[in-house]
Amino acid sequence: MSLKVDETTPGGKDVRGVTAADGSTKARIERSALTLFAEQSVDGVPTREIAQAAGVSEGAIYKHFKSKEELAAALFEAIHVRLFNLVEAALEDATDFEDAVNRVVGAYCAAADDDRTLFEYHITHMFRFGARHRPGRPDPTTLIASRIADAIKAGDCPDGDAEIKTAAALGVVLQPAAHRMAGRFQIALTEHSKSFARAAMAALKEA
Amino acid sequence: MSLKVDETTPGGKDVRGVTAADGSTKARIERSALTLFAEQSVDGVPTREIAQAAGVSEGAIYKHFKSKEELAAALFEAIHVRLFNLVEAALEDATDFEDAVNRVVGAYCAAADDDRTLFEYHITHMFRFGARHRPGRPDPTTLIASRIADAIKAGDCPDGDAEIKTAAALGVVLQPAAHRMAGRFQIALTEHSKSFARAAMAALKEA
DNA sequence: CGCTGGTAAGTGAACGCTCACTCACTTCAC
DNA sequence: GTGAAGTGAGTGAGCGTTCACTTACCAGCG
Repeated sequence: MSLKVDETTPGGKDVRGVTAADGSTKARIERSALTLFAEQSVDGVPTREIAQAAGVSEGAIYKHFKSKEELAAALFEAIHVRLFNLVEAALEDATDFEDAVNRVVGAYCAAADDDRTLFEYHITHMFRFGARHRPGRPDPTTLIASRIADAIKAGDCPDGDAEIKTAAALGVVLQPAAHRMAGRFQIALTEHSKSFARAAMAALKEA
Repeated sequence: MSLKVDETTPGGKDVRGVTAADGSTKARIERSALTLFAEQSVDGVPTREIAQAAGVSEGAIYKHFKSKEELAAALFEAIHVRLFNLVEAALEDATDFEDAVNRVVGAYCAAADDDRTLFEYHITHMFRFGARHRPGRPDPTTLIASRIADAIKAGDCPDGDAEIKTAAALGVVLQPAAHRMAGRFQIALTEHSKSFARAAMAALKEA
């Protein structure tokens, strides 16, 4: 159970417990729920099964979460915020637009490989929890879109709709992740990070 | 909206795509289920609601489908087969590889615009029904992948893993469709078909 | 030390409710 | 008359959630 990136960083945002290495009850509930939710779906997994997998009673879940729905939403929020922070850091470190694309693509690949379960939960439940675009929340996609809009203004990227470009470029990485989850192939995305970045860059120019 | 007065006379409303375009009970059940499933999810919609939306009783559903699951699967199969046929036709008509990419991308855009509800149901439930790749069934993705593999052999496409290239290229179209569904923008995909095709082609070269 | 009271985590049987599905029945076209 | 289509109250299973209870731990006090 690898956890490289996600421990609470000083001054940073708290990605609580989801991939925590400690064996606290809450952490075990979260990890068990995440695994089952990712394999099946939130609706497809009864609380009884989550409790059993975590080695606790059903009641214990409700000591830590108001409801099953809140548990599921908390898990989604964790990966959502994590991606936001990764993208934010990537954009801050980048020297130019091409470097930014490289780093963001790399961040997505790393996230997808680092905790496959969490990332696959993200992909499969995007429509349920991330469906409507909420302007107030930290949103990796919006962050990317605004960077692309800047690049267009600066002349570093051909003219066009930044939102559409964002979607096309993201698809270059996310669809392979989805196909891997579906068992169509089994590679580490990180190994293809460079070529995905080139493909995304090309898509940004053409879309 | 009254329950029983909601009828559509035979030959009236267009329930295009899923079944024949008549106003039969079965067609109305399918269209109502599809709409609700796409808006929410299969698990999120009770049979009662489907029946109510279709203006029939719950029992009527079971005259036409063995179970709710079978109904949901039939709907997914419909869009799945439809895409397969569209891709097949596109590949048959194509003169060369670039033309093939153009036509396939165009087919996806057309399908996404022609029946948004059906296409969005496809996108959101791909993980549930299309998750595991079953070799026997007509599968648009596999069709595309084999065409790309041929292009690589023929030297029309740079060397690389055909499955990965397929995923990256498909992502260029599917992710915008997903972002549109999420309300991030509201364009007709068909209008961007040409630029998506160029972007997909570029992704195929780089991925 | 032992005793007491307070608190929070954890238990699991039980509850109330919703759901997919059934079936005895009616309707109606042929 | 017959059978297919359609009805809708009924049913039992399974669900998320609750709650009276147990256990573990800690602090203060004499």
